Amino acid sequence: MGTDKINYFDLIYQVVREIPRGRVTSYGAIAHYLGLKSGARMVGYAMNAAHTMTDVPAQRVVNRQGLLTGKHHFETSTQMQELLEADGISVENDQIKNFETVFWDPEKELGL
DNA sequence: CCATTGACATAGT
DNA sequence: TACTATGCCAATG
Repeated sequence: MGTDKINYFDLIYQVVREIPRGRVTSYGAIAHYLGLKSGARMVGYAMNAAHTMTDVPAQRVVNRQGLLTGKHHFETSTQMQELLEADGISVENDQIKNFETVFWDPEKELGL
């Protein structure tokens, strides 16, 4: 199969698509779930390429602090926050409120 | 082909 | 507590 181009990116996209509405996850959580020893850098980089993907809610993926570090990569600087608020997530000063409450752990929700 | 950068995370100082 | 250094893979120039 010459199409074994499945990189970490596709795996990351599939996990991000599974994030339920009103929840968020972190780069490290996805990386750890996929077993990416590469750290969380791959996840963040995959999100950068996810711009062409409409099925990848990258706004639901934030850093370990629950901070919208990637808001700058959206159409507008507020697009990310607007999308999160539309999902029912409260955001203030680029920081997700009750981050631990809305946090979605793939290992726990999808089952390890 | 080599060097630099990037939406992170952890450990060490 | 804050800052620095390192790891990791892929994309870009």
